[in-house]
Amino acid sequence: MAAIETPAEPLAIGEVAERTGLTVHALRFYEREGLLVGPIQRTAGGRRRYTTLDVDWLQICVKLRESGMPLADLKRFAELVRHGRGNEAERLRLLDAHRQRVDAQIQALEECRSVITWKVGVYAEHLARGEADGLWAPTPEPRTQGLSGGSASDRP
Amino acid sequence: MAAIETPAEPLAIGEVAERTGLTVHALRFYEREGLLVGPIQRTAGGRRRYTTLDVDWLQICVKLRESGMPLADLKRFAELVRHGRGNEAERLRLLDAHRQRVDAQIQALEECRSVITWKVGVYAEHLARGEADGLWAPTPEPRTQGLSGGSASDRP
DNA sequence: CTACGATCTAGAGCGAGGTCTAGATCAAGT
DNA sequence: ACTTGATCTAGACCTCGCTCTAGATCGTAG
Repeated sequence: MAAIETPAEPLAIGEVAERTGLTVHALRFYEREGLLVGPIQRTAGGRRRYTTLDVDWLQICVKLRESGMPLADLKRFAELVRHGRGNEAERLRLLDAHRQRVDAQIQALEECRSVITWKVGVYAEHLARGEADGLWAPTPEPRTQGLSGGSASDRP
Repeated sequence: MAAIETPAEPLAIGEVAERTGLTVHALRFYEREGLLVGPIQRTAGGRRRYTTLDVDWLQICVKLRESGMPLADLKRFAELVRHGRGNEAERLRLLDAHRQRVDAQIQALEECRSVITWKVGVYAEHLARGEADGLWAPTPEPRTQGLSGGSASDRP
């Protein structure tokens, strides 16, 4: 139990692609863009060898990207981590700001969801009753602007 | 109270931009792309006049876009509505499919959120204790791959 | 040795979703 | 009439985030 340093065995780019869900192209792209923390090791022949720590970081990247963090922020974060000790406060700020954005996003999505659900309900009801007129009619009389002959308040 | 047909007074594009949050450019773009249900009325001079129903539809569009519906789907939906009665089942399907995507998205975001929250917690703790080493250290010894001398399991 | 598949680099290309420009026209205030 | 600001059209342009060549090289199985 002396040193747990060795990250199992290093992985080739294809294997990393499989376990992160990124394409090999994206992996190389991320690297070029400086989104990775450390330089990726290479074999004598020049092939990339990813350690499990590299993969861990990539998995975080995937999560952050999924939740809408722009590559620029991801890059900034990677830079902070790469630079090492002393900037943890900034890392914290970055992550926390992102978390707030995620919260806002969840809120917004939930609102959308309820709007949609309500609308689905409206359609379902009309379908069930076999009558589906008066729902967002295609403005049959452009000149008078009279819409579908119904109250125009709740049709969207 | 005979007919509530008249949608108050028609709005100019700038006013619609204000109340939908879209730019005037985007509004014209949406129109060109066929994302609107009816043709927008024009003044004698050729300026667009939006009815409140147009604005309602645009607000729905905004919600659907916010929740990630691609323009292509929005267009399809607009086409269905424009075409009128008889395709309500398809509209329902479209909306419902989208709602499912939104649900999945919320799920994913919540997962991301918890990952981030946990990570924020880790940083906060380290900051509080004034010691911030061993967190995603910048792989100081590329040759041995020894990382920061800590257990490599929970540092991301 | 020979194949064959996985990787390599540099750089071009792409789709989505707008955004902006140019130059003209409209409408309202003074 | 003149000025000012909002709108008009057509079309070029932009950012983001990959994705895909092309042509060479590596490495392993037969």
